[in-house]
This record gives sequence, structure tokens and C-alpha cells, in this order.
Amino acid sequence: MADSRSPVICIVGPTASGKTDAAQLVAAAVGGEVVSADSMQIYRGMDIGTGKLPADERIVPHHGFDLVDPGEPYSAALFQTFARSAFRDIADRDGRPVLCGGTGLYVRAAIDDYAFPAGEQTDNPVRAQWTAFAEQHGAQALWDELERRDPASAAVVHPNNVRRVVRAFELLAEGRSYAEQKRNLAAIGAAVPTVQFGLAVDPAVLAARINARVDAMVAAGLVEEVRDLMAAGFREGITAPQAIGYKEIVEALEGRCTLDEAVAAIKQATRRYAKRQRTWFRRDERIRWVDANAGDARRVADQILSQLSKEPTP
RNA sequence: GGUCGGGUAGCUCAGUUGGUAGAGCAACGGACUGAAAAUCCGUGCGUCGAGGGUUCAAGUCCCCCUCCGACCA
Repeated sequence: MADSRSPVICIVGPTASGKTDAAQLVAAAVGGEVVSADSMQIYRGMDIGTGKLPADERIVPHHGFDLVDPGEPYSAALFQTFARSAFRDIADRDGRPVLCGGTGLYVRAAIDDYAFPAGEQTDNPVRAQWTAFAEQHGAQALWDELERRDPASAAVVHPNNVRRVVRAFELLAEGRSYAEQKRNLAAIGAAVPTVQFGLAVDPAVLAARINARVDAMVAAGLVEEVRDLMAAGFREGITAPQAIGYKEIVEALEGRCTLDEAVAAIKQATRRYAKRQRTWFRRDERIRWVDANAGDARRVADQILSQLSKEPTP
């Protein structure tokens, strides 16, 4: 059985690469439990569109699903706390954590030494203030203001990237500097011992798989799921309504496009998302890439397991 | 058969009074520490439907052919 010092097995990759199935097969084989690192699967009620593994298909315990309601704010820092304690709990049970996710930031927050100093995180008045400023005076004016107060940070953020300029203001309000944080980024190492695997799928193959998956989601009742969420005030949320597969269906349900157009938009947005994920994970040299083109979860899991068996166990 | 529109980047289209073409979207590449399925940055030689003509010079004018659409027969 795995002892508590065994490294966390980490499985990453773009959407539709087959992480979910492979991860639980690996977990089952090593006596482990899956921890999902996915910024949208944390929301209750968002099941079909986020590709959440249905409860009756789970063969090992899963964590990281349904942590909050769609209206509630969340953050990478909260996920870090959650993931670290999940790792600990699983190890205490003599299990082995299998972190599985496509949200790069959440994965890194979970396993790397990202420091999120204590303080207000989600319901941030500073964020609200500067976001309003940007809306009123424009992105350039916001950036100019940052340049006046923290030129070093302004220098490393593009004026159009309002989101990040605002973040620099937030840090400034806490007496920290975005520039300095960015400078130290490269030096950040692991906080949790891990073995990382990435599922590699050729873009063309992945695109076909994405298309099929989106059609399957619609067939499985995605539209009804969105309708239910809307009735429950889903649109009041900050992050949840931005989820791919949800925002497009909302457009259709509110009559701004047809369902067919919405479905096409979902496929396209998913493809673009997969590309961003590829870019994110590609540069992490710790990741060992596994060929997942065949779409055979068993085989992917076996490849991972065989590599794991070569790992020196402490 | 006739008249009028239109055939320009993968798609939708701009292209002033002729000076060898440019936007949006897509695609591709990249960034990313508290919203990250978010946010942002970078990359545009394409037989300007085919052929001929006028001109120093034609996507842009003329002729002819062809394809698509609308209307008239």
C-alpha cells in the first residue's frame, strides 16, 4: 500500500484528452483517490457541461466537485487550501492522491509553492473600485494610474489587460508588487512531491473528440441543466456564468442566437481553450507526456502505471 | 434568353477620382500567483473567378467567358 510519503500523482492535459477516465483507473490501481483541479467542476449543479464524472461511474472517491454554489466566489488560493488538505486526508487513509485537472493555475497552486498571503481574496473592494474606474475612464487611463503609483508593475502588464492591471492595484493595496511577484515566478518550485503526466493528443484528433463530446453533452441534457441553473440565479455569479458550454446556451435560451449557433460556438470555444491549456502545460518540463491519441483510457492508465513502477519509492 | 448585383486571406467582407491589397472572426504561437473554461499579447504574398485589351501602371476602366443570387421574360 502507498505510504504517506508517496508523491502525488498528477495527471494534466487539455479538455477531452481523457484525463478523467485515465485518472480514476490509475487511482484504482494504486489504491488512490482523485482530486479534481478544475475551476468549473467546483460548482454544484454544473455537471454535464463541465464533464464532471457522474457519481454512478466513479470507481474511487473523488474530491474537488461541488465545492460551492455557482453564485459564490472562489479562488485559486481557496483551491490550494482545499487540495492540500485533501492530499493530507487521503494520505492519512493510506491512500494515494491523484490530482487530475485542466486548470493550470489550480494545478500549480495545489502542488507548487505558490504563496497566497492571508487576506481578503474574493469579495475585494479594491478590485471593485478599479474595475469601475476602468469602465468609466478606459483601460489606458487605468494603466496610466498604475504607472503613476507602481511603475515597475505597470511595465510588466499590458494596458489592455485590465484584469491584471486591477490585480496589480489589489497587490499594491496590500503593500505588495505585481512586478516583484512576477519576477519570482520562475523560481517557484514544488511544495508537494509529485509525479506529473500529461496526456498528449494531436490537435486535429482532439478537435474531433471535442465536437463529439459537445454533441453528447447536448444530447445528455445540457440545455435543461442551463435552464435549471438560470432559474436558480446562475447569472448572478461572477465566474460560473463564464463557463464554456454555459454562456453560449444562455445566449440561445435568451433568444440571441439559435441552438445550433450556440453549439457551434461551444465547440469553437472549447478548441481555443484546449489550445491555451496546451500552451500552459507545454512549458512545464516536469510533465512526462503520454500518447493519448487512441482515446483508450485503459492503455493511457497502463502507460502511467508502468512509468510509476519505475519510480524509486521512498 | 434579358437586366441588375456579386465572385478579393479558411469564413464574412473593406478597398477613396487606376499606383501590384486590408479589417473582423478563425487558425497558429505566446504570457499567466487570490475571477483562470477567465484575461491579454503577437503572427496576414492572397493565381484580387478565367482570358484578352487600354495604360508607364488595373482588384479598380473596356471586351469576352464562367459561376452564384435577385428580378424580367
